[in-house]
Amino acid sequence: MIYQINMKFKTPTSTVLYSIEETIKAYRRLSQKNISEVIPDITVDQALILIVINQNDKTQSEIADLVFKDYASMTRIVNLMVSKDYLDKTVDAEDKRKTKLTITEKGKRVIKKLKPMITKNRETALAGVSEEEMLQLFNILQKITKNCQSNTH
Amino acid sequence: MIYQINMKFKTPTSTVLYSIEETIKAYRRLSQKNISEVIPDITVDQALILIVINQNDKTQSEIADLVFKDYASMTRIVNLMVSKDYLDKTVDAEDKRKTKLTITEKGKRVIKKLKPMITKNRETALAGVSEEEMLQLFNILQKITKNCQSNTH
DNA sequence: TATTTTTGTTTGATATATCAAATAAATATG
DNA sequence: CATATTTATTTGATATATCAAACAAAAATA
Repeated sequence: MIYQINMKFKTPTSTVLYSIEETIKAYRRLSQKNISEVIPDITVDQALILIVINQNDKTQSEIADLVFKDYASMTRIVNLMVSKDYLDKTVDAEDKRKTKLTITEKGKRVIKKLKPMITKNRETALAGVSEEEMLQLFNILQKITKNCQSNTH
Repeated sequence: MIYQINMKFKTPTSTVLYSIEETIKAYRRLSQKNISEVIPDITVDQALILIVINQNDKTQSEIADLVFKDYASMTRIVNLMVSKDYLDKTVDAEDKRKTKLTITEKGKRVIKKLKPMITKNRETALAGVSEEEMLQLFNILQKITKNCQSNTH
């Protein structure tokens, strides 16, 4: 497909935003396939959340913000991960509204297995993309994100 | 957030792929909000599919490929759109396996109302992004997409 | 202190994503 | 021609997305 610059009416499928969707779906498909080879019963989202919790001592909603999850989604994903014995969920003693999330022993073993695969997925996806290109990509994406956010409310 | 180049272990949240997720979610949120103002009972995906069907005389799966939808998802989305009287669904006379999708009169009126809003959403999202940047973005994204696809196969 | 507001999380309802399995029609093959 | 294979779509099961409403605990206010 060719990116069209000079069109009076840009069709949905000729827009960069369409390309962004395409890319993220391709990447998620690759990730899920490779993650399933290592740990069959975990999803891409669960894997990401597991690693982010491991690196950040934060409440459930703070983790949700980090991984761009809705709080309702987060509740459900966390409950699934608790039932699979990847996470422990307890109420915060200081503030009983808050939820403490900790990684179980099983969760820690899973993280060890996952990390190399996640690194590999990134390397696969970004093969041949220079540091300069990544920086360009990052900056343009941030610009678009800010445009959207400042107009969403 | 700052994009980190020189880290031995890149955390999930410091990767461009994370930025891509962030951007697409912000854009979808903006789109849904503005589309709902014009047509309250339509989703971003349904709006996209309506317009793509309008511009392409193709079967259900071909449309699904165009909008990156799984065939199973497509079946369900189309059924919802039929029940809302946006689409008519009939079996192809030549090949009874295939599905013909046509826009209803209501669907056509909805498209007319949607188009300006969709154009506006794109303009909002891409404000201040030069043609050169869009081309860069497009090319980098295509590279990543191909990397992922050739490894998912 | 009693009441109101805010904060963190959950639940319900509906839409979409994904994989596997099922179906029916069309095509290929022996 | 009968059977096997392929193609287009559907269905089932489970995960996630999103909005609105509910809830309980904490904080602010009268």
